[in-house]
Amino acid sequence: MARRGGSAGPVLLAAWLVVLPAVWAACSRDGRPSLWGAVPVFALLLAEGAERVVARVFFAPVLPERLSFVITSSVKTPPARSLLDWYDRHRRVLPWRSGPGQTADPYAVWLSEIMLQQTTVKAVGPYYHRFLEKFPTVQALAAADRDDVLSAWAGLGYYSRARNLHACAQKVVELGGFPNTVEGLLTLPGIGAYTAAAVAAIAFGVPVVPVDGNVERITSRLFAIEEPLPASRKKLAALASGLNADKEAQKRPSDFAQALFDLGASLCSPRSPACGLCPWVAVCAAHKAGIAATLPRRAPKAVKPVRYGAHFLVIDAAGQVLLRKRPEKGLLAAMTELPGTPWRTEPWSTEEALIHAPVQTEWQDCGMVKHVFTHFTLQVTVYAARISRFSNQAVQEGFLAPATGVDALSLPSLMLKCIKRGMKTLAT
DNA sequence: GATGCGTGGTA
DNA sequence: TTACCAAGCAT
Repeated sequence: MARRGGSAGPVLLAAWLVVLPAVWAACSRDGRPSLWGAVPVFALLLAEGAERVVARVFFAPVLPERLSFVITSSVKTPPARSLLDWYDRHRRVLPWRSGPGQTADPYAVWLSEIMLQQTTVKAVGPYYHRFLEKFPTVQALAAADRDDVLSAWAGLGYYSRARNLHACAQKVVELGGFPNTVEGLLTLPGIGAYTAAAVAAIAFGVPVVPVDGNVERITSRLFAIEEPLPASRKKLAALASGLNADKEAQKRPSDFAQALFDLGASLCSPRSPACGLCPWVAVCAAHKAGIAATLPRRAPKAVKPVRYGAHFLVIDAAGQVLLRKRPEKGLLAAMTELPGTPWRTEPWSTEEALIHAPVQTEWQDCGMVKHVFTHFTLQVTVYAARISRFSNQAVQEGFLAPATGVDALSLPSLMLKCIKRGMKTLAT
């Protein structure tokens, strides 16, 4: 437990384990435990927040569910009413969010949740509208060609989401609709613990707390958890699951979940939280300790390795470029790319790279394009050339597309950068 | 539990 | 420029 003083938590907890039974016994008649003896015990539990936090953090995760509930339900929760009042005044208006009193559309909620995984609200907006227009219902999405779905997703990143989206839509249509429970939602492709809880709460009013990055941050601050992520993830989830314990939250599961998102996005932000405006400032342990802005702590990240590759932009007299499709699995799976070398840790000499060129011609070196993936940085040397026409052999492993239309359509951002670089060189 | 998987915005 | 990181999931 992340208290200043370090080991005080377990010691105090041990003290309570002695004190509580003693109080119970003292308040019971004839030395036998009675219901009345439980009253002062509960009063003590309710009065002392810190020990309940210790109990939740240390014991709740390892106890059977029934016992765990007894402990976690006794943990003092921040007042949902304050948060909901704040939300009613300051809630963001978002395209996928239904107005006050309106019923949420499960399809819209699910689609937005998938798009919002590790992706900012701002980036999602245009894609969300485009998808609703192209695929107005889950039936339309299920019936669409997978490549059309991938196309519509191009540029948004994490492309397995698009493949799972399509597969999930088909499964939902088979089922006759979205499951309305966390367990049911968890069986669908692309839906994990967070998304299942989010859809259940927002679309179906199930009283669960979806634990995303926002909620982890809020929780780590509320309870001043100093243990770094990702090791602290289980503790944070256990603590977060109790945030909606009181009646006010139970009555409005959808609003409560989204209120946490809005709190995390606007006030309880990563770098400089606006604690002065926060509805929970009075119950925030990190604020009390003056460490809110430093939480959650994170384990140091491994350094990103650099990989190298080369890609080729070749245009014929008709203005067509040669493209190909990436393998079904792995990085940028099933997406379109320029022909090129594999990506490896050693730089490619020109002679080496040209072995992988799609045609034999006079190539112009267009310089390097740098692209940062989650776990490595890629340096791509771009080569460009104009030829009169493509041989059948050159087209065999790819396909042709008009250069003018390619620029904005259905390509990963890395490839857009490469094409832009190549075109610039060819134009000079 | 660690790793692989994109992209764009911000300080 | 670098570093961080955003409504995570699958393996």
